[in-house]
Amino acid sequence: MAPQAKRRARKKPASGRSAKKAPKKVPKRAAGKRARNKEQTKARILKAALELFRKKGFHKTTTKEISRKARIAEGTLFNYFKTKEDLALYFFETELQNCIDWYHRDDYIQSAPLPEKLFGLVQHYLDRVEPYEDFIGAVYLRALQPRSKLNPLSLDVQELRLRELMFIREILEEAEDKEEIPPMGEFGVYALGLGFLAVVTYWLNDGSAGKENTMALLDRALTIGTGFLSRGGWEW
Amino acid sequence: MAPQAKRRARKKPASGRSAKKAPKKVPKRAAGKRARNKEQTKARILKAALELFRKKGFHKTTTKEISRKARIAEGTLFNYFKTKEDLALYFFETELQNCIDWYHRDDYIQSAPLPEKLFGLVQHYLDRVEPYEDFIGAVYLRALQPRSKLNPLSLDVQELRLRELMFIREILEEAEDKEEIPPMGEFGVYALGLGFLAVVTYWLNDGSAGKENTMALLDRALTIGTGFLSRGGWEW
DNA sequence: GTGTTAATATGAGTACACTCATCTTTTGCG
DNA sequence: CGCAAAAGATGAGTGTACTCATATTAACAC
Repeated sequence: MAPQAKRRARKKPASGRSAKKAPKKVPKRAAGKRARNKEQTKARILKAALELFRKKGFHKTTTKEISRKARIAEGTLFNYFKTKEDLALYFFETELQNCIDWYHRDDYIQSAPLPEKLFGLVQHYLDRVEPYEDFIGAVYLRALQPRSKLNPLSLDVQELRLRELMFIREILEEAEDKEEIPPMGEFGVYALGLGFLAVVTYWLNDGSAGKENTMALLDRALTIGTGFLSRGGWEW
Repeated sequence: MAPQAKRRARKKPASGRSAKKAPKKVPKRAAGKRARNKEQTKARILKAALELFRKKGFHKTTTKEISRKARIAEGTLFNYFKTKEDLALYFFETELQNCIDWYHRDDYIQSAPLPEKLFGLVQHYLDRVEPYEDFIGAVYLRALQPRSKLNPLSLDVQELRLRELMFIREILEEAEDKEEIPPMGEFGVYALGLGFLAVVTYWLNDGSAGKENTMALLDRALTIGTGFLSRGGWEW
């Protein structure tokens, strides 16, 4: 059924790569030219992708365009990112890490009561992620479905989701230690993660100015939720 | 940029369609041969698709295969379903409707208290939807993301979601009338719909025998939830 | 420098969802 | 019946994410 793959004769690029940089004749320079190039290329890809995603949206942007803009061959893109989706996911990976770092650096937020803490975190996250609003739905929500196919290459939705859950667990454990909430174990992590996702989906569909509806909902949900827990709703 | 579409000369199918059925020479038979054929074709497509999806999964099944198995041309499939995704969605559409009908036909469940009612409904739904477990994640969860592109052809995730929400609203209004819960308005519909989605995602990832973990979670969540509402947790 | 090897880049090729100009069948009308 | 128009079916063609055999280059040994 599948026709045998034919291989074409390599044409010969001649003046192949139009310009790597410049014919810099400094052959044995500083260690790790490879690593440097790689970094630069990855950065170029991300820059190109972000610009195009912002301008035309995720689906309307082709990998060909990204490659062209990043000045690499089409195939090279897939040496850096397994799929187009993974490329998009990279931004959320970055922003989540930023969010975690922000939390760890800010003493005030760390010592705030749980509702304020969560409100602050979500607000910070949504602020940072807002530029990607157009394509967040296309990739991020897949975290919900199980993915049986193993992922030989780095990044993956599941991995991102896992990192997020570990951070949530950290937050919850702190609150449990301070006896703000009863111990809820893994269920608490799952529930809070899902609640967070609910906020994001609401935010995505929120057409109100400045997404104020989302913030109101969040405030309301946190008030209800913590009130519920402190009144012992958990131990039924 | 876009190259002009070139049209090839039609070859001529000669003994074109191998066999429509048999050369039945009953030209002016019962009214609506068109309609009958259409129905049959649609049924054949659905049958073929379901078998293939079950055997090989959603992503590994090609539209070409489905067409071949349904004995239609590739293009014809898209006269019946806008996208491959919509084709898969059709099964959920059917099952949701079945679930709604089941509810309306069963007097016992209609008069049961809210938690039992919800438990029964979810159980019924999951039972019916279980054959599609493999590909439910691939299509159903998209209901969460906003879809700006209008849908000129029938079925769509949003439409399915809407139907679901209207049913939820019906359930909630009944409970409000019976004063089982305080009036929650649109927020209640949204929250319950999200809760339902949470159960489905949990169910998808549930590896326990007979998905018993999901049923336990559901029971627990319903107990907590209704207890919360009846204790007046809602009016904060 | 030259030679060797491992890492990386390349782009023609592939697979597959989906389109559309054209062909075929049904329907309705006389 | 015969004919015209509408509905529907058809499959070559298209766009695009992704693959993979081959080419190029960095790194290291001498």
